[in-house]
Amino acid sequence: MTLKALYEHTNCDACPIRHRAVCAHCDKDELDELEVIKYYRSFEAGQTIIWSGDPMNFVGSVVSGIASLTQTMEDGRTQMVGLLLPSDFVGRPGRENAPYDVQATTDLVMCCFRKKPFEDLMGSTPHIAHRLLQMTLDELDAAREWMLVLGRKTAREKIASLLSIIARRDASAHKPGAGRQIVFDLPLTREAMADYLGLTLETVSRQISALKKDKVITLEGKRHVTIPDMRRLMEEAGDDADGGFLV
Amino acid sequence: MTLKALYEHTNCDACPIRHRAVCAHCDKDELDELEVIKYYRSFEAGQTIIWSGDPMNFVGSVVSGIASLTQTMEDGRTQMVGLLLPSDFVGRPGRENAPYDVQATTDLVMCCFRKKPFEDLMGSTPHIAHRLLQMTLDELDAAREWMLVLGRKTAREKIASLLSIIARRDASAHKPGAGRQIVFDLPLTREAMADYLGLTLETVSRQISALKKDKVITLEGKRHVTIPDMRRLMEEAGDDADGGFLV
DNA sequence: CTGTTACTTTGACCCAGATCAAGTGGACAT
DNA sequence: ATGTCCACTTGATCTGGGTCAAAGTAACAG
Repeated sequence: MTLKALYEHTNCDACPIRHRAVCAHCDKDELDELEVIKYYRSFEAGQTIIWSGDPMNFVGSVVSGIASLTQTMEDGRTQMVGLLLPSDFVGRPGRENAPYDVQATTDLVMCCFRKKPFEDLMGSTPHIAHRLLQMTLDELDAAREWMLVLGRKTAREKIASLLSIIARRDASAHKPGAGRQIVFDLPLTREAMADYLGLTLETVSRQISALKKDKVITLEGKRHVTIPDMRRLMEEAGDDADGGFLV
Repeated sequence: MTLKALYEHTNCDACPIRHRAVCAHCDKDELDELEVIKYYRSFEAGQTIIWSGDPMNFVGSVVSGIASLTQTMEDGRTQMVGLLLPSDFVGRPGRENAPYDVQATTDLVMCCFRKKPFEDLMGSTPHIAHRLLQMTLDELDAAREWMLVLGRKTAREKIASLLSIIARRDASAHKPGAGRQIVFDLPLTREAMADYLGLTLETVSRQISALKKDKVITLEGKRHVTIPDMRRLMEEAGDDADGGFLV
């Protein structure tokens, strides 16, 4: 890790997720309390952070990179059940063992808290408990949105849905101006996309090719995507073309 | 409503969900505070309780009956994204408008709280906020479990999964003894099951017939189900045959 | 520059589940 | 008893996406 990165990742003031993570509403005193139980961990792309069923001795926030929650059946079928972006929370206070595999999809930095003292803190600092409730409710909404995608959308709509989610996140992160072309790199392999969407990787590949042929997206290489017309993409996703990328 | 029912439904001491709902951890004083903002409402099977997008002026608990959360696309495709059983919580503190349709699947009684004062109470009584966080985390787990069903299971496995969920709930409600035959009435129409499972109602019907032919279940009439061997059903659902109906 | 590895694309074929269509059976009203 | 719902079943056919197989591409190591 570079010195700059090290600095950024040990100082809450400079923390890129300071205003969005569990600690968002904490005041200075509360941050100081968190400070003593906090530590950083880095993971490489592909690494498994937690195995399903393992005891968890920490909870924490994704600082940078992307992690995924995955469920696996005995015969090997897998379904991704969550995509964790920077500021998302990992772990469940009040539960001993992990219910899913957690994997680093890209290189990843996490801000971890020792679990037991964090649970104690939750009781005494309502700011943390309240923020965690908010975040959990948001995740529940996202999960339910995803149930519609999994249960009722076609393969093409599924791909368009995933692209528009990634595009929207990127739009809000980079440039809040509307009407602008959106450009990003796919943070997922075709296989990971398939696991998220309940498809096979071949179908993912075919549908991406089809969207490219139909000029809904432009591809440079295999990962670099340009969305010339966000409205068009949202139509392909089967979403209302209005409520959109300015939210 | 009968006098007995009326009595049961206006008295927290006799409330059938007293120990499982949002109010589970409340002490006497806190219950008294809830009492002043609480009222009961009944709904008939099929009635829509809240329309997606509507402003919500109450939150509450399902006391008896079953409600469902449903998402609908413009072209009419629908996906059920939640099944609310007695003690489950409806509504989201801190949000103005309903994100989904809420429908009474069976006749239903709800214990409602006026939304604004309930939100205020949440700030002052950590017991409520804490219980709501627990319940939301449980719902998130259930939603993620369901994502695996929607994304990766076959039609037969989906039906078996739904039956085992209903069976398990019923087993825990009625008779905690294991090894016993499980008998229950399906609270959902074939169409509602299809909406939950991301299938068509024809496929639901065919798979139920197939499970009957294969002696995994017994049917009397169209709704009355007997599970002769719970372990067998769980195998058909693609779940581990162990961790099971004694939980 | 060449082999290896990991990821992706494309083609050919097949099948689970959707779609379209006809019928069954019970409950309730006339 | 007879019509008419409404929930459900069953059959015939079609198709989107899965499966199996082969080949293309980029990055990287030796």
